[in-house]
Amino acid sequence: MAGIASLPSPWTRALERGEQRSVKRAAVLRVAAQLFNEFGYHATSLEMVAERLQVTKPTLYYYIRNKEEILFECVRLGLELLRSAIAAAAASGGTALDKLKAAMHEYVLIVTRDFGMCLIRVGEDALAPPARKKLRRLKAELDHEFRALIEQGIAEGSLAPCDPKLAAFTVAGALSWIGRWYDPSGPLGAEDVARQSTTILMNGLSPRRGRLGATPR
Amino acid sequence: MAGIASLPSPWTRALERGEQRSVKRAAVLRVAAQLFNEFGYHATSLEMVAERLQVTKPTLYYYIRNKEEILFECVRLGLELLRSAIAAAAASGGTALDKLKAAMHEYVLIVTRDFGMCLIRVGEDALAPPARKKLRRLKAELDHEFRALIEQGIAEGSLAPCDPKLAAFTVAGALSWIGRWYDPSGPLGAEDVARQSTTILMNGLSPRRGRLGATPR
DNA sequence: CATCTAGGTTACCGACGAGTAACCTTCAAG
DNA sequence: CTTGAAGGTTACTCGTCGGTAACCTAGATG
Repeated sequence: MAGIASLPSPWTRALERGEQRSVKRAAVLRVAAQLFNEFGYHATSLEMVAERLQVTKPTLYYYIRNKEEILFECVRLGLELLRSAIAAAAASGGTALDKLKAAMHEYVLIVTRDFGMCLIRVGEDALAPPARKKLRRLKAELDHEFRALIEQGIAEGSLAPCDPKLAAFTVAGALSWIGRWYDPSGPLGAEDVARQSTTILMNGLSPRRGRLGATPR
Repeated sequence: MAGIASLPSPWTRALERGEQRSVKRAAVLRVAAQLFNEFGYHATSLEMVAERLQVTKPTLYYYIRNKEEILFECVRLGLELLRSAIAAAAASGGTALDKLKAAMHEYVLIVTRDFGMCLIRVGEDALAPPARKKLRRLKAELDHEFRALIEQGIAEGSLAPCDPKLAAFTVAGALSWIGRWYDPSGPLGAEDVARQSTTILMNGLSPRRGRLGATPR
C-alpha cells in the first residue's frame, strides 16, 4: 500500500520480469494523478502521462483500459484513503471530540497528497454516469461517517449543538479546500496546516471567554 | 449591472437594433458560465453555448474573441463581485467582527451564483500564463482584503488571536467550497446556508462556555 | 430605389487526442 | 535453438472542437 512514493518510474531501472504489473499500473495511476492535479483531466493527454513515465502511449493501454478508468481509480483511491482514515479515527478511543479532531487531521494529510488531491481538484464529474454514480455513493458514505462523528459529539455534549449536515459540509469543505491551494513543495508543512486549520474550526474566529485575548467590545 | 438574470436569451425576442451588443455579450458570458459550471471548461464546446443561445457557433465570435476570453471574463466578473462585496463590508460601520460576518455572508451569496460559482468550480487554471497571472493577482488582492479584516478584528479584540493567513484560507475555503456542492434549484436557500456556515465558522464546533449545552467531560 | 453595414448563416480547415492494428524484441522454458 | 508470450514500439484511424472564410439578409440611410 505504501512504498511507491518516489518519482522515478519502474521503467527507468532494468525491470525484473514477473509480477511487476501491479507496480507499474500503480505508477501509471500516480503519475496521471499528479498531471491531472496540475493541468486538469481534459487538459492532460495520455501522451503526457506516457512521456513522464518514459514510455509511449500505447504502452499505457497494457495497464489500463482507457482514460476514464485512470480517473476513476485515482478518485476511488483518494476516497478509500479518506474512508479508512475516518474509520480508524472513529474506532479509536476517547471522546467524540477527540475522534473528530483526529479525523480532521488525517483528512488534511490525505488531501495534500496525490490521490486525495485528485479527488478534490479533479473529481468525478468528467466520468460517464455509471462510474460517476459509483463514486458519488462512496462520497455519500464518507459524508455520513463524518456526520455521524459530529452527531455523536453533539449527543455526548463534547460538541456544540448545530445542524450536523451543514456542520459536516462546512468543516469538510474548509479541509478539502486546502487540497486546492496546498503545494507540497512549498514552505508550509501539511502537519502544520492540519493543526492550525483544525484548531480554527474547533474554536471558531470569535474569542472564547476564559482564554487569553481581550474581551470583545 | 443587474437585470440579466433570466435564462431566455436576447435572441429569442425580436431584437431591437442598436446597442444590444453588450447585453448579448453578457448573455454569452452568463450561459457559458452556467455550462462551465455544469460540465467544466474543456468539456464545454462553443457549440453547446451557441445552441443554448439559439444561435450558431460563428455568431459567438461576433461578441467574443475566443474561448479563453470567455473564461477569463467569467472568472474576472466573479472576482469583481467578491471584491466589491468585501470592500462594501469593510466600509460599513460596526466592529471588525460585524464587517467580517457581513463579508462572509455576501461571499456565500456570490459563490452560489453563476459567475462566482464559475470562479470556484472552474478557476483560471485552463488559461494561458498571461491571463492566468492577471487573475491570480486579483485573487491575491482579494485574499489580502479578507485577511486585513481578520487582522483588524484581532487587533481590536473582537476576534480570537490566530494566524491571519491560515485563518483567512480556512474561512474562505469553507465558504468557497459551498460553491462546489450548492444547487440553486435544490431545497436549501443560499441565505440559510450562508447564515449557518458563517455561524459555525465564528463559533467553532467545540461548545462555548456560558451557552446552552452540557459542559464537556 | 440603390446601398451599406450589423448580425447572422453555411461550409470548411487544421490540430489534437483517444484508441487500435500490426509489428518488433527479449527472456524463459522445453 | 526454437518457440511463445510479456511488454513495447511505430504508424495509423477517426471523431471532435476551436477558429475562419465567404456568403446572405434585413433595416436604416441618402
